[in-house]
Amino acid sequence: MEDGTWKAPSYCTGTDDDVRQWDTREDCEVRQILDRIADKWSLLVIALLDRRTMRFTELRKEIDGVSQRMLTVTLRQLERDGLIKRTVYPVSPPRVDYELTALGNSLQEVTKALVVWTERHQQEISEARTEYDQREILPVS
Amino acid sequence: MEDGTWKAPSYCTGTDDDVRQWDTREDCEVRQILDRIADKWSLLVIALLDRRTMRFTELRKEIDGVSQRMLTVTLRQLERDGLIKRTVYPVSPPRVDYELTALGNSLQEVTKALVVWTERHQQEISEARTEYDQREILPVS
DNA sequence: CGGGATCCAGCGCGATACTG
DNA sequence: CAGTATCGCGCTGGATCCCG
Repeated sequence: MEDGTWKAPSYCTGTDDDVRQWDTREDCEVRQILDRIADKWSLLVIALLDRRTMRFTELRKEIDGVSQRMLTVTLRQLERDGLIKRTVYPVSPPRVDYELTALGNSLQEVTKALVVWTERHQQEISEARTEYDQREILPVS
Repeated sequence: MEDGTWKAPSYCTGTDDDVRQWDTREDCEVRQILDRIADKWSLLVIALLDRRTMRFTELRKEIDGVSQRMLTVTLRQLERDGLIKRTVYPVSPPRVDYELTALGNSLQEVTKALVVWTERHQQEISEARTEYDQREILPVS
C-alpha cells in the first residue's frame, strides 16, 4: 500500500526500554509470532510442558477437546519455532516425547503470567459482562 | 459429555501459588477469556491504548489491516469485558474516545511482557524455522 | 465521524479412515 | 502409539452499503 520504508520501533532496535510503540503492520514479524502463539492450542501445550516431558497421548488426554490432528499440527509448529523438542524412540509401539527447549521455557514464564492474570481477574470480567449485558436491556432513559 | 463434577484447580481457588495445573477443559472460564484476549486484534488495541486516549479513526489508522467492522467488534468485546472505557461526546460530527480501565491497564502490563519476549526472541525463532525447514529437505541418512 | 446490517470467502478446525 | 490424508463445516473476519 505505502512505500516500504519505515522506522524500526524501539522494541525492535532494543535501544529504548519504553515499549509503547508497537509495529502494527500486518507483515510485522512480531505480529506473526503473536498470532502463532495465540492460536487455539499452543498456549495450553506450552503450559502443560512446564518442567516435564510428556508423551503424545498424555498431552491429548490432558487437553480437553483437542483433536489428534490439531495436536499434531500444533506440536509441529512449536517444534519448528524451536520452542519444544521432539524425541522419537525407535521402539514398538512407538514412543515420542515432548519437552520445552530453553527458548520454550522462557516463553512459558511469560505466558504463565498471562494465565495467572486471567485467573486472578476472571471474577471482575464476569461481573463486567453481566453489568454490560444488563445495561443493554434497560431503556436509554 | 461427562458429569458436571470437577475439582477446581489451584489457580482457581487461589490456595496454591504453583500454577502448574491448568484447567484444560473446553468450558473453563480461563480458556474462554484467553481465547478472547488472544484473538486477532484485541492485543493490539490494548497495547495502543497504553496510557492514552484514542479515537476510533485514530486506532484504525494505527492498526494496519483492521477493517472497520472488526475494530468495532473488538472494541465492543473489550468494553463488555470491562477492559476499556468508551466515551461518546454528543457533538457533530460524533466523537468517541477509548481508554483503558484499571483492569485493562493491569492486563496491558502482562501482554507487554509477551510482546517484549517476542521482540527479543524473534531472531531465534526465525533461525529455528530455517533450520527446521532445511532438515525437512535432507535425506533421513 | 463512528458506527450498524448484511453478505460471503477463507481457513481453522473437527471427524473419520488408514498406516508403520 | 503416534501419527498422515482427506473431506467438509462453522465461524472469524473482510467488503460493501447505509445511517444519525
